[in-house]
Amino acid sequence: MSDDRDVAPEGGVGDLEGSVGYALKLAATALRVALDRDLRALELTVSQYSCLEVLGQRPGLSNSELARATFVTRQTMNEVLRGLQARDLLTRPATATSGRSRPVELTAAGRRALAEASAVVAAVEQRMVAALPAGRRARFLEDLRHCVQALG
Amino acid sequence: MSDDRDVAPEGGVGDLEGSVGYALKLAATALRVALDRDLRALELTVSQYSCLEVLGQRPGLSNSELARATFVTRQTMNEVLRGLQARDLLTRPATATSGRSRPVELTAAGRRALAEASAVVAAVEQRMVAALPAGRRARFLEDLRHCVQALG
DNA sequence: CTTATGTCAGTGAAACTGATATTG
DNA sequence: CCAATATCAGTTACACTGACATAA
Repeated sequence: MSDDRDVAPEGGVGDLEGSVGYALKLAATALRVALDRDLRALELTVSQYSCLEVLGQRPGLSNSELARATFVTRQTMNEVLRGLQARDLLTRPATATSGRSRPVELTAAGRRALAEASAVVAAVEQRMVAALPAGRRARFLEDLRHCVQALG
Repeated sequence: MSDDRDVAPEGGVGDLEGSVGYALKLAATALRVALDRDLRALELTVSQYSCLEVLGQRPGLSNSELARATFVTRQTMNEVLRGLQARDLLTRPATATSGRSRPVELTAAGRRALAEASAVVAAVEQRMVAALPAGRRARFLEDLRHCVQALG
């Protein structure tokens, strides 16, 4: 695809090919597509997997707590929880013992789904990380965090 | 009320913290949010900016060619073009000289918008890249490309 | 007949804001 | 009254697939 001239306009990014931001977007998109495809076999979206993963590590979190843990609004998390609860992958007590907050727990089916999904996601991550030159993984991770800090 | 997204709780989220995939997602999200916010001042979405940028470098591409250049479907690009054309940021001849393909060109207003947007995007990118330890930018870029290759 | 293109229509996943109700 | 929580409703930005017409 393409060669051709590129007459950069004035003063801007100019060179998409050399842009770190552009490369970052492409990498994240590739990751998202790979996860979407492989998780689809389990009928899970990436958001649903994320929710299950956090819940597996921190059972009993409420909707709002899960939202904070994954940096989304509680409205967004509520939607994810509804989907998972409808499939009996998690449970919430019908009524809160105090306030309105209700602790979310994985069901047995939820734990099975999480185990399968975790394996799928780990495989994708492994495929990605294996492509990095030896010994550069840790620095790559560090650089990604620097980016988040600088932007956030 | 739009409170929301209080301060994140403590750490201890297990191996999510050490995941390259998770860090990649966070970084890309942070970048997207920053671009969204800064481009909004110009009433441009990220997709619209991408289209303008490619068009600035390769004027005269058709809808389908632009789609291929930015890795989206021609349907998706068509939508972006409609938005930009409605604001007179680009023009297309009413009829094709051959086939159905029509070359897209920036208008004067389109070039002005691109120049402003390019500066905004470059500033965000600069902010991000400046956070990387000296001399590591090139390797970071290379690693991102390795990830894309491994996944795509 | 085949292929590329443009375009209309619908859908999906993921996020958001606004508003309302409940409860400590 | 105030703050946190849950949830209903609407919206946005972005991407997709399907279908159809057109033109080389």
